[in-house]
Amino acid sequence: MARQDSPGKYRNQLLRALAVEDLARLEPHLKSVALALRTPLEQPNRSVADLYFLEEGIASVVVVTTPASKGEVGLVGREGVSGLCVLLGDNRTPHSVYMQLSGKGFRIEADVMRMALEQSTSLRTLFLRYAHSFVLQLSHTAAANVNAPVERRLARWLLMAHDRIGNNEITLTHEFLGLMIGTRRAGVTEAVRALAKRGLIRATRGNILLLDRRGLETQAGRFYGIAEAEYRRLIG
Amino acid sequence: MARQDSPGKYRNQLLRALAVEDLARLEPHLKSVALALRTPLEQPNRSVADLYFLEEGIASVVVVTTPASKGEVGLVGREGVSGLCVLLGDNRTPHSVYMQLSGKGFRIEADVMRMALEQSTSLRTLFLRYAHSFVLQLSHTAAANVNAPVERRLARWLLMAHDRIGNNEITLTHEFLGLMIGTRRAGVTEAVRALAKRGLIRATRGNILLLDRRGLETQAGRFYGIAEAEYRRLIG
DNA sequence: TGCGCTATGTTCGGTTTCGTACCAATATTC
DNA sequence: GAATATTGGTACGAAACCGAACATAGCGCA
Repeated sequence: MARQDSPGKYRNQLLRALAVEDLARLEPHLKSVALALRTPLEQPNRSVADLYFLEEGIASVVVVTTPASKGEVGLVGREGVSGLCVLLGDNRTPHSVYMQLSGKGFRIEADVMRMALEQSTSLRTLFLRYAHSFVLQLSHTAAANVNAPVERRLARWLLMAHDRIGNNEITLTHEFLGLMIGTRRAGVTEAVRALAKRGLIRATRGNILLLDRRGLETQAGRFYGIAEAEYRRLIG
Repeated sequence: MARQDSPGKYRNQLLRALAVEDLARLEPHLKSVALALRTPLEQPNRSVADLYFLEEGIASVVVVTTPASKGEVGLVGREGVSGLCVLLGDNRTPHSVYMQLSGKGFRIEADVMRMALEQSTSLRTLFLRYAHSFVLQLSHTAAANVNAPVERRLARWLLMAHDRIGNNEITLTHEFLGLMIGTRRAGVTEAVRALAKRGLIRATRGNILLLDRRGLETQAGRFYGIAEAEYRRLIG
C-alpha cells in the first residue's frame, strides 16, 4: 500500500504525481504549515482563501444541516487536497472542512491555484481526476451510510483513515468517531470493542491501533475498495 | 421554481445556461433520443461513449457493490447531464447510470464533449460548476442516509425528483423507490402512506402525485435545500 | 498522591427498521 | 371476462440502533 517508490520531497500524493513543470508552477507558492486539531480549512459559505496539501493528518469534510447536527461525508489526507470547490471553479461551499487528526501540510492561495488550473492542461487534468476520485468516495459513503451497519462503517472508516495517514495508529475519541460514521458515542464503543475482540484492532484511551488490515477489509466488504482502486488507477 | 423566463428551445437547464457560442459548439452534435425506462446511460467500468442532456425523465446514479446489492446515490434530470466522469476528464466510472423515469433528451459523443471542454473556458466553467453541484447532491445524500429516517428521505427524494422533471406526477413502484432511498419495499409503502395521510402526496398504483411541496420541504428538513440553493447560485 | 476532568464501558427501555410472509387490489394477457 | 402477474397493504417477531443515564478507568495537574 505504501507508495515509497518515487522518493521526492513530498508525502502528498498529488504533489508527487505532478509533472515537473506543474510542480515548478506551484512550488514557489507552497507554504509549510502545521495543522492543529480542529483547524478550519474551509468554512461554510465563506470564500475559500487557501487550499491545503496535507502531508500528515486528516481533514473532515462535514455537511452542516443545522448548527447542532453535522455529519462527516468525506476525508482528505495526504492523498489529496482541500478546496474541492476551487478545483471545480467555485470559491465557496456550504461544507465545513477542518482537521480531524492534527498534522501538517502546504498551504497555497486559491488564486494561485486558479491561475495554474487555467494555464496548465496537465495540471488541470490531475486535479480533476482527484475530484473524480473524491466523487467516488462520496458516493460510496452515501451507499455505506444506508446499507452498512455501524461495525462495517467503522471498519471502512478506519481503512480510509489508514490510507490517508500511513500510520497504524489513529488518535481519535469515540465521540468524534461517532460524528464520522454517523452514530452515537456508545455505538462506537460497542463497535470498537467488537472489532477488538476479533483481533482486528487494539483500542486504548483516545487511540486505535490497526492490527489486521486484511481482516478489516473483509469486515468492510465492498463498501471499501472500489473508490480506492479508482484512485490508484487515476493518480496512484 | 419554473425557469421559463428565457424561452429557448431546450428544457435542459445546462443547455439553456450555455453561452451562445458554446451552444453553437455543441448543437450540431446533439442527437435527440427517446430514453425508455431502464435504458443504461453508463455501465460500470465501461468506457462512456456518450453523454445525455435530459429534457424529460430521470436517471439514477447507482453504486454497485455486489451484483445483488445496489443503492442509488444520485439523480440526473433536466437540470444536468450524465457522464460526470467525462466532465472530470476520465472516461469511465464504477457507477451504473440508467433511466429511472422514462423520458427523452439529447445525446452527444464523449469525444466531442471532451474537445469542447478543452477549447472553451466558459463551457468548462459551466460544466465544472455542475460537477460541483453534483458533489453537493452526493454529500447531502450521504448525510441524509445516515441521519434521516425513511419518511424524511422519501420526502427529500420526491422533492429532488420533482425539481428534475417539473411535473407533479412521479411514476415509480414502491419497489424502486426502495432502491432509491435505501430501504425495503414494505418500508416505502408505510412512508408513502404516512405522507399521504398528511395530505402531502396522493398515491395510486405505480404513481405518486405531489400535492404540497411546502409541506414536503418541511418534512425533508435541512437535508433538502442547501444543495439546491447552490445549484441556483451556480447555474440557475 | 489525590483531585478532577475526560473518555470509555455498560445498561435500559423504547423506537425504528428489517426480513419475511401473506393477502388484497389492480393491471395485463389470453 | 377469467386467468395471471404485478403492485400495494399489513402484520409479526427479530435485530439494530437510539437517547439517556450512570459507573469506571485513564490521565494531567496541583
